Amino acid sequence: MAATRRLGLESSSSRTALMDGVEAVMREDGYAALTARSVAERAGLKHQLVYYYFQTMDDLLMATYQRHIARVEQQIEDAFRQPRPLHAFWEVCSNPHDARLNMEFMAMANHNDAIRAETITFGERLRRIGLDRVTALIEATPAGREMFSAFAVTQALAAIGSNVGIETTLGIHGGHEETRAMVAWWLDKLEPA
Amino acid sequence: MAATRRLGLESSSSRTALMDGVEAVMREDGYAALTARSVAERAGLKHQLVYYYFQTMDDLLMATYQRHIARVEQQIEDAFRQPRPLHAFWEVCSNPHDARLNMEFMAMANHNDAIRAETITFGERLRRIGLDRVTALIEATPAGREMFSAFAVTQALAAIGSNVGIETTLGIHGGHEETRAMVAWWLDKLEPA
DNA sequence: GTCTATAATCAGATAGAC
DNA sequence: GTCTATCTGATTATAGAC
Repeated sequence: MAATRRLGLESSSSRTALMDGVEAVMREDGYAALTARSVAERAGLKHQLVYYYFQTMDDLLMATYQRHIARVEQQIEDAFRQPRPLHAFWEVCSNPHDARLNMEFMAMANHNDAIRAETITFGERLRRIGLDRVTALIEATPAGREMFSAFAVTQALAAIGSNVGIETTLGIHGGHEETRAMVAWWLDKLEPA
Repeated sequence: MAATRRLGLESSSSRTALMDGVEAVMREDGYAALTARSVAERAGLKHQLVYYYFQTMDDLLMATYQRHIARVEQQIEDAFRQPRPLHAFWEVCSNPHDARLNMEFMAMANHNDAIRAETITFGERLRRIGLDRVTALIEATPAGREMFSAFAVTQALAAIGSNVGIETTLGIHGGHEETRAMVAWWLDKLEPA
């Protein structure tokens, strides 16, 4: 509906503040708490401004998601350029601050068609980042050759990292030291100092 | 509010139907779509019945969560009684049907204090189920002794399993065969046929 | 146990003044 | 660019008839 309303400029600081507000609300209260009013309040603006900068609430969410995705992709690309790429990749994946937001977007993707489509193409794209470097690493060590594909190793790291990150934000801490120790042991085997 | 309304019996089939409705809505449309109307419609009942069987919507959600938790706990206890407990545990954890619901409850836990408290105690309790059996298994094989604690191994299995399950329901399939192959290879090393 | 009717509140979205 | 005022519809929850 209403595809023909004038919109504010993309360079506006209020527009950016609204997207920051979306992320803040999602982190603190979850995606279900996202309303034009809650987002604008977090940004220190009136809720009607949402409809000056975006056609619909969904448009605001999508813009925020695309900004978030671009940032995560950049972080992962940077990680794979480090001297020990898997160590750096693990740091990115196990970061609790992003784990929380990632989970909220994942949950949103389950019932928002546009967000899901974006998530799927992003997921497929992510798998290919730095894959050649990881493959070379894995082929270079005896432990690595035993452990199957670079795909599987990076997926396992991402899964364990996000799980530890999510549990940390929830307030579950038991067993994390042991899990982190196991991951560190494997990483050191694949990427000796 | 309203702590003094008469309530229907716990044995009522309508009460059960409402809890089934909660799970159906969460799976299909996410927890944000949970309203007295959406739940009752899924159950084939009028929305006012929610308030005959539960004091508030939150009470209905908590009752449904506790029923879900009890079921998962039972599944995991059963798994650890199988001949190859880690193989069975992996099957439970990587089941897409439950992965989806688990993630929705996890996301809910982030902004619902009662659900979060329940999640934390449940998470800590889960870690102790079958831990003695896994510890014995791990100590019994050379690969196991190398790989640190039973805690870490079960947490890694749970993390990878739920991640694969969630991605499957989202429609992301790339790389899963390789990940499943890697897990199967490890499981066979720890629990030979 | 189930329904009709209703109260109070909050949501997304728009029109138009300044 | 930002605000006041407003419309429409959905939400939780209650009272009370049957």
